[in-house]
Order: sequence, then C-alpha cells, then structure tokens
Amino acid sequence: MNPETEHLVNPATARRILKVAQSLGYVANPMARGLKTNRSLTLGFLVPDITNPLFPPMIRGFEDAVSEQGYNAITANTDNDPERQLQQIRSMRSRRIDGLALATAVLEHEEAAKEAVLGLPAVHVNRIDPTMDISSVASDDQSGIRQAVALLRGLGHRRIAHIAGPQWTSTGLARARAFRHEMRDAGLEPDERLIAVAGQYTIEQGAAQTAALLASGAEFTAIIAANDLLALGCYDMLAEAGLRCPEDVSVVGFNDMPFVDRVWPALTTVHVPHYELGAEAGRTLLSQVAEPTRRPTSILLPVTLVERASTGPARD
Amino acid sequence: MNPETEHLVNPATARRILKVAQSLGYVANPMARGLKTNRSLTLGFLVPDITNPLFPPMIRGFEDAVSEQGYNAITANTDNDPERQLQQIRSMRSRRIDGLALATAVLEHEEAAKEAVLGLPAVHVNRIDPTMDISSVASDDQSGIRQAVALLRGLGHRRIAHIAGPQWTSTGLARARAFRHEMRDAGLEPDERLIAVAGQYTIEQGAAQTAALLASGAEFTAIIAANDLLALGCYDMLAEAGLRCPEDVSVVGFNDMPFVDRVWPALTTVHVPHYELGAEAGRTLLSQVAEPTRRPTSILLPVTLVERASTGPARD
DNA sequence: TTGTAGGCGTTATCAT
DNA sequence: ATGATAACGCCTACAA
Repeated sequence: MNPETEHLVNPATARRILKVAQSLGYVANPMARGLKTNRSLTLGFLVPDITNPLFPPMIRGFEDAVSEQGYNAITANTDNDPERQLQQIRSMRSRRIDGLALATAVLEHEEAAKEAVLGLPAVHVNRIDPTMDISSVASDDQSGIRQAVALLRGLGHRRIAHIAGPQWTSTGLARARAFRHEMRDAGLEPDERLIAVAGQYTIEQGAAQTAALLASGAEFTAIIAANDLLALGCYDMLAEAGLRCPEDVSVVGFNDMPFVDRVWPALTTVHVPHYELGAEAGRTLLSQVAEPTRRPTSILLPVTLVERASTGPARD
Repeated sequence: MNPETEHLVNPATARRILKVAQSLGYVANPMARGLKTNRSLTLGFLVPDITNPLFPPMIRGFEDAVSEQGYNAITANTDNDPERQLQQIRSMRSRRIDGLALATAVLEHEEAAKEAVLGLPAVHVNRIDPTMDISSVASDDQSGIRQAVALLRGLGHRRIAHIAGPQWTSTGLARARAFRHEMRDAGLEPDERLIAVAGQYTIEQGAAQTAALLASGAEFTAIIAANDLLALGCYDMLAEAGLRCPEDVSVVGFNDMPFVDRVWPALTTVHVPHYELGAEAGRTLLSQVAEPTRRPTSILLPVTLVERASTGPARD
C-alpha cells in the first residue's frame, strides 16, 4: 500500500489489496506510522501573531503549497517573545515535525533559536538570514524603497523622511538601509534628522515618530514609512498638527495590508505578495526536507508600488 | 511521570525519577503516547478561510484557551466547500483529534457534516445549531440588530433598509430574522422592498444590493448591513449614486472588523468579541472532551454597538 | 510501593 | 513475489 514500494509487488495483488482496503474503509493511522518512521508529514509555521493581517495570507500560501505534496501545516504564535519561540520550537520538535518555517522577525537571541532548530529542515520567511545558514524567502525590500523614492522624486519631493521599523527586525533594518542607499542613488542626500526609528510596528509608534520628525525642525514634504501601520500613525499625527495629506505631506506605506485602499486618504504603498511568500517558503522547505544536505537558498520576491491618494506633488 | 497517577507512588521516588528524566532531557513522544491512548491532546478548528479577518482572533482565542489545558490546536480551511469540509474532517479524525470546533457557516449539506463528526466532541462557533445536537458559541445577533435599530430610531430614522447576509449562512439568517422582529418591536413596520439579500459577504455584493435597494424605488434614510464588508459596499454604491453618508443615508455594519474605524466615514458597527468567541468555544469543547456524555450547551456572547461617523440624524 | 510484560498500528527486515 | 516478525515509545494491567 506504499506507492514508493509498490513496484516490487505483483500489480494484480496490489490492485486487489488496495480495493479491499478501500472497501473496508481503511485509513492509515498517522501516529503508528509516525512512531515507526519518525516522520509526521507535518510542517510547522511560526508567526509572531496570527492576528496581524500580514500573516494569514502567508500561512494560507504555505498550507496550500505543502498540502499539494500531502503535508500538513501547523501554526504557532510567539508574540515576538524569544522564550516563547523556544518553547514552540521544542514543542513542535517533540511532535516530530519534518520541517519548520519561521516568519518571526526577531534578530536578537538568534543563536538560541538556531540551536533549537539544529538538524531540522528550516526556512525563514519575510526575512533574510545574513549568515545564510538557513534558506530564506523574502520580499525585495530594496526594490520597494527604490520605487517609493522614485515616485516621490518624480512628484518633485526632495526632502523625504523615513520612519524606520524596529531595528531588531529584519525588515526594519533592510528598509532603513535601503532608504539611505536609494536616496543617495536618486541624488538626494538623506538627512539623518529625517530618519526616525519606531520601537514597534504600530499605529501609535507611527504617530509618535511623526511627532518626533515634526519636532526636529528639519523640513520635509514626504514620509516613507517602513510599514502600513506606521503610515496610518503618520496620518493621525499630521492631522493633529493641522497638516493635510497629500497636499502638505505625502505618505507612502509598505505591505499593502487589507483595507489600506479604503482608509482616508487611500494609502500609496508597496504591495508585498504575502500569499506567494508563504507558498514559496513551503516549496523551499519541502525541497529541503527531500534533500536535507542541499545548501541554503535565498529567494527575493518582486514587489510593486501601488499609487493611491496619499501621495501628490511636493508643495514647495 | 503521570501527574494523575503520581499519588500512588512514593513521593521521594517520584521526585527522583522526575529529576533524572529532566537531566536526561527526556520528552515524551506524543505519537507513541497517542498510539497507545488513542488520544492526541490536539483539537481541530475548521474555518472557511483564515484570510478572512474575522477568524484569526477566534483562532487565537481558541488556541490560548485550550493551550492552558495542555491541548494543541490545528486549523484547516474549507473555503465554504462542503466537499472540502468533509475531507478536512476526515483528515483530522484520522489524526485522532480529541475534539473539533466548526466556524464554518454553511447550513447546506448539514447531515453529511454531522455524520462525519458523529461521536467526536464538537462545538459550533459563530453560529447556532437549530437542532441543538451540537454545542454552540455565538454572538447575540438579535441584540446587535436591536441596538442598531434603536440607535437609528433615536436619530429619527423610520425607513430603514437591511442588506441581509447569505441565507445559507447562520448569521445571515439570524440577523435578517432579528431585523424584521426588532423593527416591529420598535414600532416600524419593516418594508420587504427594503430588505435585499446578498449572495456573499463581500464588498461587491454590498454595492450590488445597495443598487437594488436604490432601484426598488422605496425610500430609505438608513441601511443596516449584515456585516462590515456589505457596509463598505454600501459606501461605494451610495457615493456612485451621489448620496452622502451619513448626511443622506446612515450606514451600520456588523462585526467591527479591524480598520473599519479608519475607513471614511468611520463605520458605525456592532462589535463582536471574536477572540472571546474562540476562547469560549475552546472551553466548551474541552468540557465536552472531559465529559462526552454532557448534553450540548448554547452560549450567546453579548455584543455592543460602536457609534462612529457613518450614522447621523435622519434627513427628512 | 515497585517492577514487568504485552500491545497500540505501522514499517522494515528477513525468510520463504 | 509473498508472508512472518520484530521494533518504534508509551501506557496499563497485573505480579511481586
């Protein structure tokens, strides 16, 4: 009844057995199978919080991709807590998952996590591993920032601010780096006073850092936020300061979360293909499972800027 | 090493064994345990689509609640396809889940699903089972509609329309029924021409049914939509028809999805405690697992209307 | 109070 | 090409 060994049995017998099994309603017991083989046909997917709208599409993509190969996916939340993350990894290992996808972005306590994952096929999602010990699937953050800068540049903006994501986050780091690089590339020397670093990817932090920008005294006509929540925070603080968007200040987000096309004004943002990120991670992980010695790969998925109503010509 | 039988062993020995096990890094193998006990300490959660923002909080609540008792949760998507739902149930049963929560709202093909779940502790979430064969945890839809009607009534609205959800859906049915009932209760005879039934819970259907309402020729100054997506569709069609919200037509949604407080105008809607729904479902399911003979219970969680900017005084 | 043997449903190995 | 058997790691009944 094992397709892989069916060739060494009489085809007629095989057919007969299969038919009888079916008529009996026989279904293999995954626990018994797993106990014997030490494999579970199950893959883990670790996210900070399933409640964050970024992750459901990734999870769905992952599940759809791996279920095609007969694998199941189980998800767990870490709340960005390194201790919880370790627990979850241990719990999943004890359940004999065959591989693990990590969409948790915490750069600190890296060593502990890496050690916990040792020997298990693994892939990072939505983040890259600088040391390249582990495969990764991420969006092309630099290209996204480049497109954002190009759009604003084309609209006449020269003094562009950046609200960076938390620097303990892979995306926060990458997008801030890309911002400095792409500004220079566009012939706009980045002003360090116009880079504010958020402590969390939240609306509140977006507002707080916009306030900081405003307070710095340095002039700007546009903000590139490291993600959509930060951008929504910009909206709040700009309104509070009596500034209109986009007439006074243009705002660009990152991720293209659900419904940011319906906030006011509709948010111009970099669309990230979250579903595809998850699906690609699933495929990568499966090839890793099939061939554990294969060396890590690093995939960058293309992103595209979606121009909506939060960007307009520079005021000056 | 089993806490439940620890009392019939010498405390000193127990401590000794536990210590040694710990020092050896011993972790029980769930598969071996499950093979022997025919239990998995795992519960299933079936949703139409994890990508729908209603479900992540429910899932999270469920997970948090059951993990407190040492249970794991696994989720699967059905895409509202009865066939897929059966597959998923069978797959989960083969994996020996100890109980199943169903947040899938399809009323058709009920018998097949019920049969597939036979003998397995189960609970319906966000829907009620009229036959009461299965426990359920849902929001108090009738109270939500009552609050919506009361608010509009207080604002002077008398001709109130309803965009009902799909009638193959538990919530669509319940809210439409509640609408008729509560209108009468408020002394406002419901006009059947002012009840449009959406085929899906989508923005597009919300727009289409608003168009139907407008085309019916019957006058109205407010719309109660059966969920937030339908309400957003109202926005679109009203704008297209040159009608302002709330000046010309007030709109009330249902669910209080993430970010509907930031669309324009901010949506007045009935807040449903999705996290609590999931958590309560988890607790209900666990008690069902502990005591399989217990008869089904039906829990209704209270909802509260959140008044925002999409409702205002009646124009007339 | 402690020790031991048997079996849960598979798969893999070995003998036929 | 087919059939028999041991072992995976745990729990439980029973013996000591």
